[in-house]
This record gives sequence, C-alpha cells and structure tokens, in this order.
Amino acid sequence: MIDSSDDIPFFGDSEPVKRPSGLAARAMAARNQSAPAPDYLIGLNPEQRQAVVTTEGPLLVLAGAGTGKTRVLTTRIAHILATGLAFPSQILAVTFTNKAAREMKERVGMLVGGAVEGMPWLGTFHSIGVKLLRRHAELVGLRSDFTILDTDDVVRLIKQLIQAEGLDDKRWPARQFAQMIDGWKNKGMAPHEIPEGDARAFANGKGRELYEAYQNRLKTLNACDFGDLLCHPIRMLRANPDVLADYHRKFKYLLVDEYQDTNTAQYMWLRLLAQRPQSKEPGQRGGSVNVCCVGDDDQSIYGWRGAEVDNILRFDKDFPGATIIRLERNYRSTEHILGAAGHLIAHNEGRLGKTLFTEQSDPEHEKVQVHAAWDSEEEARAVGETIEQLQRPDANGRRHNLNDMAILVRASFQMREFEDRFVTMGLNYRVIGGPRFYERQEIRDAMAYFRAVCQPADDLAFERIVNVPKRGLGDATIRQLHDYARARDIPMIAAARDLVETEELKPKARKSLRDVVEGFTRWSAALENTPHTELAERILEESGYTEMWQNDKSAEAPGRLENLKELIRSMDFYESMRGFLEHVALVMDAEQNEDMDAVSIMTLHSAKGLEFETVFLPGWEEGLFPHQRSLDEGGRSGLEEERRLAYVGLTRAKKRAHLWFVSNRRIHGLWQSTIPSRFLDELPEAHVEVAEAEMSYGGYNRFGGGSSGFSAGRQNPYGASRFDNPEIFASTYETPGWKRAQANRTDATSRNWGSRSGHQVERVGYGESGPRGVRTIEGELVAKSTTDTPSAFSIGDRVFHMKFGNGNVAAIEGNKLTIDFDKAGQKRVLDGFVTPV
DNA sequence: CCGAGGATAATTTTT
DNA sequence: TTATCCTCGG
Repeated sequence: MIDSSDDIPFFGDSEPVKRPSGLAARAMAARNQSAPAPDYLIGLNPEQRQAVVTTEGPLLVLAGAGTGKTRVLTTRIAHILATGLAFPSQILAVTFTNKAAREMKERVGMLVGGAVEGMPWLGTFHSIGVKLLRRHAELVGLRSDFTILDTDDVVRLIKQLIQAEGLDDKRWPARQFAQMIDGWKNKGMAPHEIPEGDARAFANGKGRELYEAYQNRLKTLNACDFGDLLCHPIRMLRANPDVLADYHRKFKYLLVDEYQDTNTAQYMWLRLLAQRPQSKEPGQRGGSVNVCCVGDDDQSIYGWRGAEVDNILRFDKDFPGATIIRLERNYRSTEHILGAAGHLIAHNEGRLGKTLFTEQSDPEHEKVQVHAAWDSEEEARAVGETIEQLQRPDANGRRHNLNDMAILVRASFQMREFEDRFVTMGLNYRVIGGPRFYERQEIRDAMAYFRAVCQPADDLAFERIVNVPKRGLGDATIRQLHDYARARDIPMIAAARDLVETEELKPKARKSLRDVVEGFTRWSAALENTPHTELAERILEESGYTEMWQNDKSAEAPGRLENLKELIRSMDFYESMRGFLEHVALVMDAEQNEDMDAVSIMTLHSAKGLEFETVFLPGWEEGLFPHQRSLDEGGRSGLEEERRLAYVGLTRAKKRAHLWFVSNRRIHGLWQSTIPSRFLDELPEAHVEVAEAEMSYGGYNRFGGGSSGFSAGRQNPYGASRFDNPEIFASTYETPGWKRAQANRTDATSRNWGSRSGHQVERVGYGESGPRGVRTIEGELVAKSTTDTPSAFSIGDRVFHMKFGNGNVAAIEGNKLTIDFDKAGQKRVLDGFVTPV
C-alpha cells in the first residue's frame, strides 16, 4: 500500500487517536458550555457562519466569486474537527486540482494547528480514487501496484490497437479515440454501456470493440488511465456492498469543492459514498447524508470536458431536504466590476441565481473600461502602454506591481502578440499554463526508464525507451519483441530477456538488446538497496540517456539536461522511486517562480480561482469570444458557457478591468475583419465606460482615413451594436434598436454559424447591400471553400483594403489574394475584404 | 537513421 | 501563418 498517511485505524475509528488541544480544545469547551463562539468563527459573515455550522444533512453552498468559499470550506472542516464530530480520517474532502487540495490542507492545518494529523482523505477525485483502488485493486482485476497512464501513453497504446485492427490510423486518429474513451469514462460508461451511435461512429463501426480491446490491454498492462481512477472505484463499490458499507461507516462527512465542475462519473462516485443507509450511529441523523457541496453554477466553464452543470442545479432534488446557502457578499471587487459581471451573467438562463454585492463602494472607483483597437498588434501595444502607465508612480506616489496585473485571453494563440510586445518593451511577464514540466520529452523519457524499472509489466514505458538513445533496435526488432510477448502473454522486458538467449535476432540487435536487458536487471536489483535519487542518476547515466543529450548540439539540449537534474533533485522529496512516480502521475504541475515582479499572461480557464488588482481582457470579438467553436458545437449552452467564462474573467479583477476588442485579427494567417463581442453589449451602461484615444498611438493612423481608423465603413452583420459607431463610442452610450439587433443576431447565428461542413459560408464585401449575410471569421471554413469558388478578381486588379489601403493583386488562389500594397507591402487576404478601385 | 518537405490542423485543460 | 506530424528518400 502506497499511502502511509492514513495511520489512523481504518475501520472502527471509535477511539480518539489524539485529543484535540489548543484551539480545538477551546472550541470543544465552547460547544459544551454554550460559551461565546470559538475564535475560528469570528470574522465570518452570517451566511458563511451558517455554512460552517450546518454540519448535519445535505448542504449546498452557492459561493459566488470572491465570497470566501475556501474559507468556509476550511473553517467547516476545522469546526467538525474542533467539535469532535469526526476525526480527520472520517472526513472525505474532494477537490478538482492538486493545487486546491494542497491549499485546503494548508489552511485547515493553520486553523486547527498541530492538534490533528493531516487529513488522509483530502485530495482530488483522482488521488482518492487511486487510494481506494490500491486497497481493493484485486476486486477490479488489477494488482495494487498498477501503473497510471497519462494521455500520451494512452494515445500511443490506442494507436497500436488501431493498427493491430488493421485500420488506417490516419483516418481514425488515436487522439480522437482517446478523447472519446475519456468522454465515455466521464460518464461512467463501460464498453457495453456506450450508445450504439457512439460505437458506430469510430473505426468503421468498431468503436465498442476497440474500447473493449483497450480495456483488456490495460488489464494486461496492470494499468489505469485517468478515467479508470473514477470508474473502477464506482464499479468496485457497486459490486461489493460490504466494502461500500465499510466506507459508509467510515466517512461521517463529505465535502466537495467546485461542485459545478463534477462530471457524471464523479457524481455517481459521490452519490455512492453519500447515500448511506439508515444509521443509528451518533453524529448522524438516521439516513441523512452529511454531504456539503460548494460551488458556483455561474463559474462552470468545463462543460467541454464532461462537467455537468446540471449536477449543481439539481442538488436539492438529488438530496431531498437539502439546505441551500448563498454566499453573495463579495470581498474582492469594486461595485462596478460586480455590476458589470452581474448584469452580463444575468443573460444566462438556467442558473440558480445569485447577485453579488459589495460594501466597497466609492465614487473614486474606476468603471469597467472598454477599449477598441484597430488590430491585435495595436491591442498589445496599448495594453503594454497602460501597464507602463500603471507602473509609474501616480499623483500620490503610488505605483502598481506587475504581479497585480494579468492579461486573460480566450485562446492561447492570443498570448504571442503580448509576449512579443513585452519582449520589445522589456516588460517582465510570465505565462501561466502552457506545456508543463512533466510533459517535456526528456522528463517523460527519464520517467519511462524509472517506470520500467519499478514496474516490469509496464510495456509502454519499456517500449518508449528501448531505443532511446538509439541502439539500433528498430521497428523490426520491436515488432518481434511485441509478438513474442503477446504470444506468451508476458511483459516485453521478459520477452527481451528470453529472446537474447535465442538465435532469432540479428547479431547487432541482439547485442544491444542484451545490454538493455542487463541494465534493467541491474537496476531492478538495486531498487531495494540503493537510495532512489542515486539509482535514478545511475539509470540515466548507464543507459546512455544523459550522454545522448550531452552529444546533442541543438539549442534545447542544455535546457533538457538542466531539467533532468531538476527532476532528480525533486525526487529527493519522496521516500522511494515508486512514491515519486505515483506523485508525478497524479500531480502534473510544477511551481512557478513567484519572486519576479511580472505581468501574468494566461487563458481565462486557468485564471479561475485567481484574483488581480488589474485585469486586461483582450479579444472580445465575435468568433473569438464567444468562440466560434463553442457556438457551433454547443449551441445555446455553448454560448452560455462562454458567457460564464466572461463572467469568470471579469470577476478576477479587484480594482480595474480593461476590456478590448479589435477590428481586425489574423486568424490562421489571414486577416479577418471582426465585430465586437455581443458580451460587450450585455454590459450595463452604469458600470462601464468607453475609453477613448488609445487608438491614435504612435501615429498609427491608418489608411481607412477616419480619425480613429476604427469602424469607418465597417458593417456589422448583426445590425447595429453600440460599439459600431464612433460618435456613440465617444460618450452617450445609447443602445438604439438593440432589441431588434439582438433578434437579428440570434437569427443569423442559427442560420449560418452552425455550418461546419463548409461551402455555405456567405461572405459580404464591403459596402455591399442587399440581404445581410454573416461574415464568418472561421478561417477553416473560409479556407476550405477556396478551391471551387473562383475569385472575382484577376491578377493586376487595383484594389482597396481596409487595413492595408490600395494595392495590386499579385496572385490568386481560390478566394485568397496575394496583394502588393502600396504602403503595407505584400499580404495575403481574403477577396471578401477588398474592393475594386 | 536522419533530414527534408509535404500534409494537416490550428479553444479551453485536469487528472 | 505557423507548428507539428509523418512519410519518404538518401
């Protein structure tokens, strides 16, 4: 068993292991003598306090952004412990991310002091799933030392299976099937449970068989994917009522963080554990479920990966008699930010409904600012300028730290422009998210070595490194190994051991393979009696892996070596190599250095849960935000999720929020004219102000001729938006005919934006009148429609383009024109965006 | 076994 | 446009 943390007797936690002392003791005393509230309740507002002390029965805490959600959760745990309602090991507390789990552990620790041991059952759904599985692995046909595969392994495995089926792995991409499996597992569905339609949709109708083959393969590999960490426990608990009953007895309190993000499997898992049969034990009313879910339906932004907002919306039906507490008092943002965010999110249907309020109201507070820029380059430049301005001391000598500012983008391609700009400006920035430490090639290779040593059955790991560094063990040899292993149902490494003793291999391959096998034999032997960091170093050394990078002349090689050193160093924190591998499988994040003062750049998704004084939200344009794909694939609910994303973005800001939209954005290399996001029009006038003048930066006055270069001659296919018109833009902020525009908009949306199959794209040239079409900004569609739509232009034509001015057509490919512009040089644009002169 | 060049696809991300 | 992946040729 891997976990040593659960040192409290597993079943029958009837004897206190440690007497709570200090704060906890005082709290207990307070409870017994109905004395004044214990310290930890002080400073909580009435709703928060109620959420903390309502320990019995189902409870849903609807915690709006910045309303002290984590505080409630941690205080609640502290309260349960302090009042002796349960021991740490009797509380099951689940979060989504390791970060959240870590934070919660820390904060509970601070509240309760050293009085109680760390909570063994506080963790992510997945880590708790692993814990359950390690205990009861045999009940689902695994050994307790099973391996956890990550996405990369899974894809490679599936690819093998697809090829083994004799299918074309181009036509049926493994990645896509991996996602399908993940989707099924998110719903808790085993191969025989998936809908017929789904099964038919892949691999010439062999989807189900393939899924089955995949599961079988995992079993032989003694491995789990992430989805299994949820699904196996469910199956195990269902099939073994006695085990389930043990856990029912064990867990007195259940807490779930971010409930709006739970998927169906997690929901089933939770219900299984929460639905305790009638119980006469003290501390629980007969049959009631002490389950407390905390979440915010307005911040549900992970529908695309299986989260079911419905879980939170249905809570009181799932748990009859549930108490629902709303936390609406916001401690983070100004009245303007809350006003803007609240008004925006009110456009969503199907929400439980909350209105955040604050007592921080001050005429000095800035309204939410909306800025327009000509294109994304100007957007980045202007944001950079604003940041510099904030950095300079103001009239009161106050300056702002870069750490207090963040740029939150919808899609990561937007980051680049900001990075470029900040590099030239010499402005410190850090990108949050992005490729992670443990996903780097060299780290994964090294890990594969370690895995293969610890886990001789881990064929995937073995296969990954058997020829890394190059040892002349090509495809042919690998296939041979593979076949031999499959035929005898043994791990590949065992097959290798056998094969080197035979004459079946070519002498060269045989020699190399023998070296590899001997290496693994040595390392396995050393596993028990060598310090694991030392062994790790030895493995990388003796296998020639380190050397491989030392000989590599590429620019990244030194960095990779550095990463390997870092990997070894970080192993020091773990007791054993196995412990380390387990950690890495589940915790894929690595900390960022917080020392430097720098602006953060990240996606809106990764910003959830964070807060900044000043937040920049660029790219509020139709097609980007709300994103085209969300609209195409998710329809109305897709739009609502985008709106929640906007809400999340806005509510990250404490003091200042700057929204931006541009008129032109380059998408897949082509310049596209864009229109302001509908979300901008959904903001309340009272809390929003349209910023001016930013546009004439550095004399970038454009060819359009208008003073701002913005919106002249542009047509909004939806009809009028208050952001279309420069005069309105200046001050008055009227929304004439907005209702009508809204109507046109939805109309147009369903008519045209739902087309993913190409060719129905209607483009509207500038100044064209007649029936209004929608100008798609979806590069894919436009690009695909090229081949059979000959352009109306011919080489040599004199044309005018909004961004680049006048020029001559130099080349034509379908509807893509290459134009030599007089001022801007050669560019490629869509013919819809130029007019003949 | 490596490198070049063509095809392909380009939201969001945790575990 | 750009990045990545994969195939093909040397």
